[in-house]
Amino acid sequence: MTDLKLTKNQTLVLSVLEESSIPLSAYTILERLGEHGLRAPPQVYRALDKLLDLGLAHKLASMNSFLACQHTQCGSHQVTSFAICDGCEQVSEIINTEFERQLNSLAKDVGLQPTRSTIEIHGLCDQCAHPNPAT
Amino acid sequence: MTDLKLTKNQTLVLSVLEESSIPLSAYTILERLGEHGLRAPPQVYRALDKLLDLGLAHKLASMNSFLACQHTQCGSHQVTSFAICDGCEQVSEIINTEFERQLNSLAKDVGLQPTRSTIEIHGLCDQCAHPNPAT
DNA sequence: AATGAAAACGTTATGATATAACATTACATC
DNA sequence: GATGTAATGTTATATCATAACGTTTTCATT
Repeated sequence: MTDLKLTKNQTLVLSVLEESSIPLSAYTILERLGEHGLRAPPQVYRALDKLLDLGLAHKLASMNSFLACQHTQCGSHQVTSFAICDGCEQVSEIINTEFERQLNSLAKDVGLQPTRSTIEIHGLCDQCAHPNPAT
Repeated sequence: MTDLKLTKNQTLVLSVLEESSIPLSAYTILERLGEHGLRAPPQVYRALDKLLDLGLAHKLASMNSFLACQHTQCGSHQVTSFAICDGCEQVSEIINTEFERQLNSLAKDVGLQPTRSTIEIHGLCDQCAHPNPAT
């Protein structure tokens, strides 16, 4: 398995993220873990930091929120893109090597050696763009 | 000119951004405009909101900071990407239609109709990656 | 098992970012 | 000059994140 080395708090935080269908703020995570004894923000942020390092969770900078990695496990360094529906808040995590190649090429064009990227596409998913009137 | 319709506060905020070589936080902008009478965050955030709408400024979500548009004027809707040096904080604003096309294609693949995107590439610029030892 | 270092944890306080809500002023138009 | 709208000013508060410090747990080594 992938999470053999996680600590108690890291496991708790990851569980909450995995059980959610949408990204969560750190404070929402904290609320949900109140019953498990978590009381203060640093407990959540510390766990999140580690999960981000491990590539088990991602931060959406445009929403100040976090979600579990949808892939087996992202290497923390590769380029991950997110497609975010502003209607239902569903997020798709996209890894595409051709896109990554082009992103690196863009960076190189302006003289930048890339280390990490924030790629977040907002819009409406098919469901939210074309709501079904019959249901 | 491009800013004929700006109000006093919008003009002030845009001036501060244009005079800076690096992105600024809203609170830094507020400090710099203290001498011009600005006293509270909403005065800055309101001006920023309008400037973002007009495409005269951009927000860098990964840094919680703002910068003046480097192009004549970005249509507010098109995809703008940013190459950010974590050493010197210089930012290059990139518009590339082929990249935009590919981004839209990625979104479409997962069933998203894109409205706006956050594309922020962090790294080191040539200067910061290869500092000149002679100076 | 004792022990000592490192990691994780708990807790308090505070810093940093952003907006809600409402009062006041500026100013164009009638 | 009355009136309506946009902009502004102001207070308070919501939201997001981390510094700093002391305690407990973990666990390799003795």
